[in-house]
Amino acid sequence: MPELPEVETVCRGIAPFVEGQKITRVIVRESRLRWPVVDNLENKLKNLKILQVARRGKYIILNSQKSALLIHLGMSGHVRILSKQESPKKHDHIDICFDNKKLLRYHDPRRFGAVLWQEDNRQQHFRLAHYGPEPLSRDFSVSWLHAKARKRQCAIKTLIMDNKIVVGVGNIYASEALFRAGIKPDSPASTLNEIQITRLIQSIQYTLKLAIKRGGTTLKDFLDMNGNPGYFSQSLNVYGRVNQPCYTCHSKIKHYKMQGRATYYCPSCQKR
DNA sequence: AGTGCGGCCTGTCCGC
DNA sequence: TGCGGACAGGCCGCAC
Repeated sequence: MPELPEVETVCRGIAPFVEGQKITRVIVRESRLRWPVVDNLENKLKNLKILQVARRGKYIILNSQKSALLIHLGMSGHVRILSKQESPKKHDHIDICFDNKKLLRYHDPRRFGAVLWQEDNRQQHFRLAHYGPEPLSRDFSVSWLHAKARKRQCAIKTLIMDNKIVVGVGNIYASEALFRAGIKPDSPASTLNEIQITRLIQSIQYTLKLAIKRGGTTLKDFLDMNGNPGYFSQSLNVYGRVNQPCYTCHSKIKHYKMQGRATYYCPSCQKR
């Protein structure tokens, strides 16, 4: 399940192979993704040169001079760079071929992901219009988060997973960051004081940066573009560790469902 | 406007 | 061994 660190890992991995390359061919085998792939994607992309690979939240953005292609990996998606034409396997939905003979292959069994065409990249895609700050940017500040949190009654975990508040914090890293900050996942957002908000921001940033350094988290199906797993799963403190001892205090890690999402926490390290 | 929940998907796992 | 059902969860879109 790719979250921001996984997507960042993928962006860094594919950039050397696609930046500066011209698209020669596009094959769409399955256009029924989260949103239908735009008609005639091949004609739109053909002969475009990819100038830059960027990321916004969990979207990979391939920018050409005037337009952009946005790729979201959903839950189960990945992209890989292939050197030669390998026969496509099940769920290999889209190929983008470049003039350096490399091929970017989009694979997504659950089809929760998306490939979006943006004609004019001077403004952001409408799907990103409501996006809040990047968690690793200065815009994700104590004053921003505190101002948002004090008006909201929802659980703090729900708040930090809201893309309008901050992008790219998914279920795994939300649990991990709250553990690190010593904050209970179900604390009402409005009850957090400035010290806790500060600690939470630091924890989110620390957790995401460490995960990027480790090449992302591999639980079931995340592989980087070389097909290698990430190693952050070895650094998880609470996620998936139900009934196992907390590394800090040895209490049993607990979990429950919060709005349909598995939520893990340490009952003694996360008091308020 | 905030909140909560259903739906989209398929692979995997569990119990019968 | 087969089969149904639960689960995984990002994110939208709807209802209240």
